[in-house]
Amino acid sequence: MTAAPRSAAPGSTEAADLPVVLTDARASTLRDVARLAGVSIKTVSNVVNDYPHVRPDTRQRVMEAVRELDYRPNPTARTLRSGRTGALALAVPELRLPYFAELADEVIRAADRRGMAVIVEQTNLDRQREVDLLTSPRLRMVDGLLFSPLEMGAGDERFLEVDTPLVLLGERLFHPGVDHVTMRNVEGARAATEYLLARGRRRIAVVGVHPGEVIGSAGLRLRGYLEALAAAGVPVDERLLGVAGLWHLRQGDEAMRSLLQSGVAFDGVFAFNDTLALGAMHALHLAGVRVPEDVAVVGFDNSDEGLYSSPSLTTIDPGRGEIAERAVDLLLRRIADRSVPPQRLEAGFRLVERSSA
Amino acid sequence: MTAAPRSAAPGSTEAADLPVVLTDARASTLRDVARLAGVSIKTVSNVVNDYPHVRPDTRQRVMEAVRELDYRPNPTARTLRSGRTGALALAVPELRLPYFAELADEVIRAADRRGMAVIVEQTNLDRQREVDLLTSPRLRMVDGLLFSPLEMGAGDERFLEVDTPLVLLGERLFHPGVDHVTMRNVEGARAATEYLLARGRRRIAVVGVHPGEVIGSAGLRLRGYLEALAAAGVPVDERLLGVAGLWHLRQGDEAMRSLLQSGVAFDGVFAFNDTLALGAMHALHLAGVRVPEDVAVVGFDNSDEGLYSSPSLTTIDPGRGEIAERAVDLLLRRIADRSVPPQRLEAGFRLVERSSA
DNA sequence: CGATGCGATTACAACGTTGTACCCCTCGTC
DNA sequence: GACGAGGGGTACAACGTTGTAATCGCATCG
Repeated sequence: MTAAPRSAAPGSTEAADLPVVLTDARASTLRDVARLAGVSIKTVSNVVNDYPHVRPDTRQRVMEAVRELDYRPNPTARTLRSGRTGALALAVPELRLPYFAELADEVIRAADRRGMAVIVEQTNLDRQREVDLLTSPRLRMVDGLLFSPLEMGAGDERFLEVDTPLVLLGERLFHPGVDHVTMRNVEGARAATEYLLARGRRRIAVVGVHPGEVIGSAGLRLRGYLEALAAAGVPVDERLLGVAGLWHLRQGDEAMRSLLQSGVAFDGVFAFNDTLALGAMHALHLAGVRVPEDVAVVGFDNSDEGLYSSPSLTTIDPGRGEIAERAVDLLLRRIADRSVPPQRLEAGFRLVERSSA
Repeated sequence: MTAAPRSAAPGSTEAADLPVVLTDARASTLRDVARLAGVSIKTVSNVVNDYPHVRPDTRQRVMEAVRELDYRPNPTARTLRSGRTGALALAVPELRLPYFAELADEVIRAADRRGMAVIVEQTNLDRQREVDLLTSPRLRMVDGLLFSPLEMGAGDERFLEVDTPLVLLGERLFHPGVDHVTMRNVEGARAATEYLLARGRRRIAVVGVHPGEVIGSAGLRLRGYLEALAAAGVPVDERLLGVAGLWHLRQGDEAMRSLLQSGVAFDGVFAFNDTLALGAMHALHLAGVRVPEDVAVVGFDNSDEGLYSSPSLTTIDPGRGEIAERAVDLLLRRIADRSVPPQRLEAGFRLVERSSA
């Protein structure tokens, strides 16, 4: 790596010594290959696409030209012809929320296994962005959309009636005409609560309530909780229902602080997701409350963050991998044939026992 | 939502009651608009692209036709003509690693502000996938690549010499001909260590060492640590250097267990990232070691997970937002003009004081 | 031996857009 | 009144690919 003589370019900018030479010769096309191989464009196309009726020696010659020119098909041109882009969009609120990061991780893997790329869109917890996304010109770059709304709600169903193949995720919005993959919120929440009950907890607080919500994860998980209490004959204490609009660490922390300050006694907590649970455990820790001795905590999501928290978090695994896989399959199915009847699928859940309860 | 009479379709599938009618009439094109407005295709194109020399009444008529037919330009066709796709690729190891999730979050925001979509590719901690990605046909769907390699290393530089506009992130790989945005690893690590020293800690363990690595985040952060010790005249104890190949929670936990089992005394820990720090704090917690009383812990990354951990994590903020912003700018600059001299930028860092140290 | 079929290849059009060149018309100028 | 300038509009080609139909030669068949 010899330095260029300084004197050579007195007024030169501070350009790097070894700029990469981009052989900016535009990528080669079927035309170039055809010319080199002495055949028609279409024959090259046929070879490239493994069309069967090509004489072996022709195929040979074409292949050599392809190698020689490092020909790779232009996906944009293919898209224009075929209408298929080979990409999906995944719309989530924010990747910084671990649940959605892990969901995106799984979706990208599943899509990749099927040869599809994934454009990730963030709706930033903004209803208008969610609505706008559904008609965004960006969606034309994509064969279909996996959509996980968080702010749109009942009454917004009409916005889902778009031409883009669409699969819904989550529980904010339902539409009988749209494919949908959900988790078993009620059953999972019930199992979480029953687990606490089985360990002798009777005063079980909840973190993450959205007042008045019936569908939506918050509403459904609350329902599972209430069902479990009812089945066990444990009375509901309204004071134990901790509200948290956003399900971030901060809100878990704040909700738990409120509960502690209110002075209500409780010996268990069911947090509506792991992030809230960790925020709540943080508040408990600061208040000198021991987990699980004084208060047992169960979360929901089985996200990685709970694996090595202190203590590690007992939680409900909602089958995120299965959700991603099924959702991608449903979407590809619909892309292939828009007339198939819409399906609704529920992933299986299981309780993950760790140390917090 | 009334149920369809069961008897109507005896052998019917379980189709939903209200399938959405997709008006599958293909999206309208310039041609359709032109026909309706009674002008040529090109005139419509001119109107849509705000070409100045169009008579007001013509523009008027065209606009009405555009509205009437809900015309939206086909981005694929535009891409084919212009060579620009309006999308970037971001390649990271795994989104489930909080650092990369948050980086992706910021990159997507920055790109969105500039009207660009982002395709996220995961390289899954696999060197071959990293190498392959650089020549993947998928990159043709995209105007440029933000690449954050983790497994490629010294000697792999030649793979970076690709035609796709490229901006490197991170410290695994350097190439004078390629734009690059890094964080101040050495300085940040040094600041973290100095902070512990300033609080009276003298036996400072480290978690996350990659033996033999010189460049790369692990090597650089180790260097910062060593520099701080040297400056303070504190001797280095090899037994305090905790190895961790992957920087996941589990490895932080395991490295800390080893340290504890080895019996070496220490009163401080500098973990090379927040995830390792949390894993390590988990092990300390299980071992009954108090943080920060017995052992003070500092992480690196300022990722959200440390905000509400127990205790909350003191860490180095490496300027992730700035990195994302600058990286997108650099990439767009290079897309616009491939001949600009390559730049290397370093984001600013700062220490975030919380409760773990 | 002509008809038929099929393998191999090709020309052409089309996907939807935009750059280029060109035409027509009006207006102002000499 | 001829001319140039330029506004307003159009036709055509091209981006790179693939489906369709057509062509050609050769082998098989009745």
